[in-house]
Amino acid sequence: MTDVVATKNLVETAVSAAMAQVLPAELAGGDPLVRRSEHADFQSNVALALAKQAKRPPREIAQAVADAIDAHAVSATTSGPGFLNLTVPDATLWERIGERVNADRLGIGTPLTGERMVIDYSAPNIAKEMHVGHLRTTIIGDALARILGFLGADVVRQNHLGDWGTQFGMLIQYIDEHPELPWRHQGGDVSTLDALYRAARAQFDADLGFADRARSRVVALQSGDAATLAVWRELVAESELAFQALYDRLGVLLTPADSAGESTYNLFLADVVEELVAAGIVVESDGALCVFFDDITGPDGDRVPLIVRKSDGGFGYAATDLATIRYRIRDLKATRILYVVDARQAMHFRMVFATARRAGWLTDDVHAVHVPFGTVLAADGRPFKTRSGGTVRLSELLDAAVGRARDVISEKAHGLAPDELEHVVQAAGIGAVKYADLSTSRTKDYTFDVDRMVSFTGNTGVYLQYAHVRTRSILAKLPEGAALAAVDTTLPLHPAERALALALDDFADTLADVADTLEPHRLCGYLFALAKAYTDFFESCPVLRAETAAQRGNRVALCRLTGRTLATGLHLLGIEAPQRL
RNA sequence: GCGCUCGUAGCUCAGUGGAUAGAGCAGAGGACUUCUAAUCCUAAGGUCGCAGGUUCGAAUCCUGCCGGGCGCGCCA
Repeated sequence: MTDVVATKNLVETAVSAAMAQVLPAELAGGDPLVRRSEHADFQSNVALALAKQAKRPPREIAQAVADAIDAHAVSATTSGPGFLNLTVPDATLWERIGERVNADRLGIGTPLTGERMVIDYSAPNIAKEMHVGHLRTTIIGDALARILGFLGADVVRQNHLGDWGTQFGMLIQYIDEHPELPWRHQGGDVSTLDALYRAARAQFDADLGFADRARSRVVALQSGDAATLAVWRELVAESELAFQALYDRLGVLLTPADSAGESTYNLFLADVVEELVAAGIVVESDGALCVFFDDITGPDGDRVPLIVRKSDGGFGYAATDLATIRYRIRDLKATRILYVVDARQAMHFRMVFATARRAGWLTDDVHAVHVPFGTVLAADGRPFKTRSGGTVRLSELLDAAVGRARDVISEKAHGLAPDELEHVVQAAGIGAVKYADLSTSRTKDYTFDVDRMVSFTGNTGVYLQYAHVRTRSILAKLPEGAALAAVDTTLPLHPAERALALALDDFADTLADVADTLEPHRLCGYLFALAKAYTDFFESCPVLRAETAAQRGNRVALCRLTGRTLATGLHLLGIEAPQRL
């Protein structure tokens, strides 16, 4: 595997070398501040940034750096108050194309090698259907898992299923009292389980006797009663089938092997609390065992606790989360732990991380990060309800998107066989939903609008899929052997070719940026810009009808590289890139 | 009350120290004997919530306000 050095890095090297010649030693080693520019290929702002420290006018510094730059590598001119406009020779860009098009993995390196990253995402609840509330964590988490893994990290996916809690007493008791109900072996149809849950809930709320029996059943479950546990296991297995069906449909990497639900940590809860007690980290308050934090207070000004053991002796989710983080550090040996969880739980994670730090589990060489995302809102700007009937099921949403995709594609498609058409319809519909979620800033509230989501114009998944298809369709029409031509680095670059080449060169930088910020929408923005650059190229640079064989060969390389970059980028977002559309 | 978060074009959003703040959608006009027009081009559209401050330079950093959302003891 060969990493290809990006043109931007070559420019940075050239500017740094020039800085070393004309600036005092203490300033010469600084960041050359090279950025993409509207006025040239790149620009450097060092002269403006360092003028004060260097006690020289910025224009003078810019001119000195420009004069010192190796003119064979980069041509530099000064502009405005002290900008340095940097342009690379055509041959340099063609060389990059030639290297990348023949490289494994597009010449992208694996800078995260050696890191073990645990990613906690999706976390649906057993015996309930997945709804829009699970959309963002599942899709964002999966994209991050793919991207970090691509960059060389050892990714450990963790699906923290909601597979434990008092609601199972209610559910199991209800099943026990209604043995005739058909909920087993539904083969991934969780709606019967969901109906069961709602029926049990209704009776729990209305029937005091049943509520008492349900509470007894909770005790039986927690104390390991064999018959109760057996039903519980069946419930979990049945739900996991349903989740897997949905993950498969969504193109999400999660499998049962990644499941590590709340119940996984039951055995460790007592030990975790004991350890915290022994360390003097928890104190008793109103009968509960709590951790307090000076900077976290409630409306009355009193400090708010993280309750690790309830006054009734039971363990809550805080204990589970503490046992979980301890396990991920001690046993999974994580160097970075990502919790892709709703932003509303920010304070909870602050407390959990702070506690883990006090306990000595979370050290400076491990990074625990809450990766928050905004609330899912309806088109009217109000949140989706979770408990009263207004919840949209995830499967319904996907059906709607795929249905719309089918309508549009059916009237456009030429010569797609029925099974291929159906595959394309699924890829477009599912991709539309995922792209809509991923392409907006993660931390903001997310307006969920089916019409916008499945609209196939503008900055959408289908636009990118279509751009990819246009690269494939040119390549499919090439005469025999034409795809194998080497890049001729002596040809002049058309402006659209130059813009495309520069965009292609940004891919590695973009991925590193996403790995750093954990914001997949930056990759979406990059791919959209790349697709537009390709479309410009497509409009103004004929490939099959190029003027010479050499020119055609170079443009074929651009098509191939663009196609592979788009397909790779979409794949890293968890979106399919069909060959035809 | 405290904390977190958001406020950018009619709408949905990019843009976290650089040049004239950008896309998409909607609306206006134009381009198909297609390497797939699911596309492209043109024009129009903004007191970057407000006010100070830091800086050669602020949508971006700091402070204070205004407005919205969310969170704050035994649910997860």
